[in-house]
Amino acid sequence: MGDEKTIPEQLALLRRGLADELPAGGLHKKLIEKQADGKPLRVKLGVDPTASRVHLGWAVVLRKLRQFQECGHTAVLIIGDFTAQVGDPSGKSKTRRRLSSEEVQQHADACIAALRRILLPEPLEIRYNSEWLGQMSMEDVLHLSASTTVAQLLERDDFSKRFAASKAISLIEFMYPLLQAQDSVAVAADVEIGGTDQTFNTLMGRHLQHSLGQPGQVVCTLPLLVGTDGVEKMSQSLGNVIGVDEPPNEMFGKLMSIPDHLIVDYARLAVWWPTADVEALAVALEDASRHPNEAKRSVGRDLVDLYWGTGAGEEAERAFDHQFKGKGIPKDVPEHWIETDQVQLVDLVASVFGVSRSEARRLVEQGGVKLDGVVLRDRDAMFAVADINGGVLQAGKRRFFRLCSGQAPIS
RNA sequence: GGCGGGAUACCCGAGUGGACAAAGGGACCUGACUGUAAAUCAGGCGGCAGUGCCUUCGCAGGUUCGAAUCCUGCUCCCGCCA
Repeated sequence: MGDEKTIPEQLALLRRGLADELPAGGLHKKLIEKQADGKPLRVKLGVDPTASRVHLGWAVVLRKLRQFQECGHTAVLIIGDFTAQVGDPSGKSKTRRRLSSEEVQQHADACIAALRRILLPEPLEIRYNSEWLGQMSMEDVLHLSASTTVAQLLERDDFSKRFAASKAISLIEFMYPLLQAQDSVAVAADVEIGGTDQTFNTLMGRHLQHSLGQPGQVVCTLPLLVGTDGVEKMSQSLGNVIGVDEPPNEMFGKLMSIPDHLIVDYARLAVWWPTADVEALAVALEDASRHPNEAKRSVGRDLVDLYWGTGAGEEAERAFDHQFKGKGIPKDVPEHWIETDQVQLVDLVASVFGVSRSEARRLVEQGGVKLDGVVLRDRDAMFAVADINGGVLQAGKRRFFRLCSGQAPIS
C-alpha cells in the first residue's frame, strides 16, 4: 500500500522513543536483509490479557507496533491466552495470582476491540499462543527447558533479587521466559517489541531462535510509562491508568492530574510527539520558559485528539475549565432517578453515589456534598423530591449526578 | 522426611487475656491552599446509629466474666537442613 519509505526514513520513525535496541544497530541490518528478500519484517508484540482494559501504558508498545505497520511491516500480535494463565513475574516482587481461563477469555475479547483502535487493520496477524503452547507434550517442554540454564535465568534482575532475599520463585515463573521465547520461534519473529521489563524475556526469544537455527529477532524495548500516581508503572491493578477508551473529558482531566515531572514522558510515549518537539519541551520546562500547566494542557489536547479525533482535545479542555476553573457543573451529567416522594440527605447521598450510609454521612459532615453548587451540611435534612428534581448533586470535585423524580426509563 | 517461622482491615505492619474497630506508615476520600501538579495543613478511612450497638484479626471448635491475644484440630504460605 502506497509509497515505500526509505530505510533511513523508517529508522527515524521506528527508533523514536526506544529505550534500547538489541543488538545495537540490529534494526538497520534486519531492514536491509529483508528488503533484499523483498519481504516485510515480522514484528511481534505479545500481550497477556491479564487485565480487561487497554491503557496508555500498553498503548506505548502498541503505537510502536503501529509505526512498524506504517512502514509496511507485518504486525504479529500475540494474545497470550496461555501465558496469561501462567503469569509473568516481571517486575513483581511476589508471585502473581493465576487467572482462570474464563477470565482470560473475557479479557482477551475486551482487549482486542480496544487494540484495534490503535493498530492498522493491515498488515496484521493476530495469534493466540495457546495455539502452540497448549499443544506441547511433556517431551517438548523438557526439550525446551534444556535450552537454558538456571544460571541464565537467575541473571534476570527480579529473579536474582528474590533469590538473594530468600523470596519465593515458583518454577512456573521460571518457565515464563521460555514460553514467551517459544512464541517468537512459533511466529518466526524478526523483531520483538516490549517494555524494558521484558528485556530478559525477549532476549530469551532471540536465544531460543538461535539454538533452533532460526535467525534471531531484534529486540526493541520501550520505557515503561509511569502511571497517574507518578510513581509506579501504569497498571490496572494499581488504579493509576488512563484507558484508551475513556471519554475525552475523563482523559483530559486525568492527564491534567499527572505530576509535572511526567509531562515529557507522556509527550514522548503517550502522544508520540516528534523527537525534536519532545526535546524542546523538556528544555522549556527546565528553564521555566514554559509553564507546566500550559504544557500539560497542550499534551492533553493532543492526547484526546489522538483518540477522539481532531478538535476533541480543545473541547475537553473547555469542559475542564468550566468544571474545575469555573467551578461549574459539567454539561453531561449522569442521571439518578428517585422513586420516593421524600428523601433524607444521607440516604440520598448514599444511594446516588453508591456508598455506605456511614460514608455518606462523612461526606456531608466534611462539607463535601453540594446541591447545585450549594454546600449541604445538615445530615438530617429532608427533601421533597419534587423540589430537588433536576438539581445536580455533587460529591467532592468530580462526582456529579442529576436528580430526577420518578422511575428510570428502561434502557 | 526433620526443624523453625508465618497468616491482623485495600497494602505494609504493631499488638501476645480487658482501656482494641485494633498503633504506625502507605494508598484512598473530604476540606483549605493551588495549576484537579507537587509540597503543606486539617479531618476521615468496617457497618448501623445523635456517642451506643453489631460484625471483623486464616478456618472450626474450646478455656474464661472477658480472646486478635491461651488451648485443640484443620487449611494455606515461607525458610532452613536432608
